[in-house]
Amino acid sequence: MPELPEVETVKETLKNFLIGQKIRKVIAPYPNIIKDDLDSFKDKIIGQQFNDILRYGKYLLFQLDDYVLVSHLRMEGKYFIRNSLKELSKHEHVIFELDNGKFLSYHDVRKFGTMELVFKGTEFQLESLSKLGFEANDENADINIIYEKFRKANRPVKTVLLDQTVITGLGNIYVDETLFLTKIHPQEIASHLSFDEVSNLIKNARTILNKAIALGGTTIRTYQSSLGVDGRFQNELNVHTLVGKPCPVCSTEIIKIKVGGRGTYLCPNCQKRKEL
DNA sequence: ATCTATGCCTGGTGGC
DNA sequence: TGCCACCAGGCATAGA
Repeated sequence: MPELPEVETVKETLKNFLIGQKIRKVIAPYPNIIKDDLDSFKDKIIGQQFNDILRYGKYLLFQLDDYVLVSHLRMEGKYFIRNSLKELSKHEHVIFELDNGKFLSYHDVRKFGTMELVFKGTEFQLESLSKLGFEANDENADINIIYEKFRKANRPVKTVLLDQTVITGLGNIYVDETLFLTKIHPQEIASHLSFDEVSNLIKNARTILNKAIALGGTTIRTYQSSLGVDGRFQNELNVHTLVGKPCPVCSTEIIKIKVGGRGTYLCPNCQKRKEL
């Protein structure tokens, strides 16, 4: 599933193909991906040019002339560039025809992804974007503000790390890896953590995310960042998906549990809950 | 105000 | 082999 490093990779890859291109036409075999009314979406976006692509958390922000296209890939969303419309897959739901005759195609097996077109400058008024916390890899993030949110949360630390209003960009994979590196049990109650522990969590998250970005993201399950390019961070995973394998630190078998309804991998020896 | 449960979706898997 | 229940999960929303 695309998290911050994967979305960053998609952004950088797409920039090479899209900047300077205008949208000639929109084809939407499954228009429910688009939140707006399809006809007005088309009216507004046709003729607009891709000027830049930004990322905020796991959101892609396609900068057009008068609008911003806000896109979230959710679980399995991918963008492809195609040269023709031959042999469209049944999972390609929104296709933009470009000036150069090529196509930007949005592919999403689960149809969870979303697209929304808003006037330039109003994108941060969207409910979804306005509530996001600091970027999970932002070295200038105010740790005091983040710690304050942990201190008030009577929820498992994993749930808080996944809460995009606390910090944004982490998903299930990188949260498991961050907790492992910090030697904290995912079910530990967030408010029980010290300032230093929260500080270490944020520092480790940043380290992991930046390494993952450098390696082009993580490819697990069916996820590829875009254009069929695989990331390489999956080779760096310590616990996520590795149930039954030895912990790279102490060789204890990695276990899988559920936290907040999410599959969670950890080393039961390295990541112990605090004594009460 | 906080937190949890549910719905959105489909492909893959395991049981029979 | 085929059928079916079940699981994966980010986020919005409803409900406790």
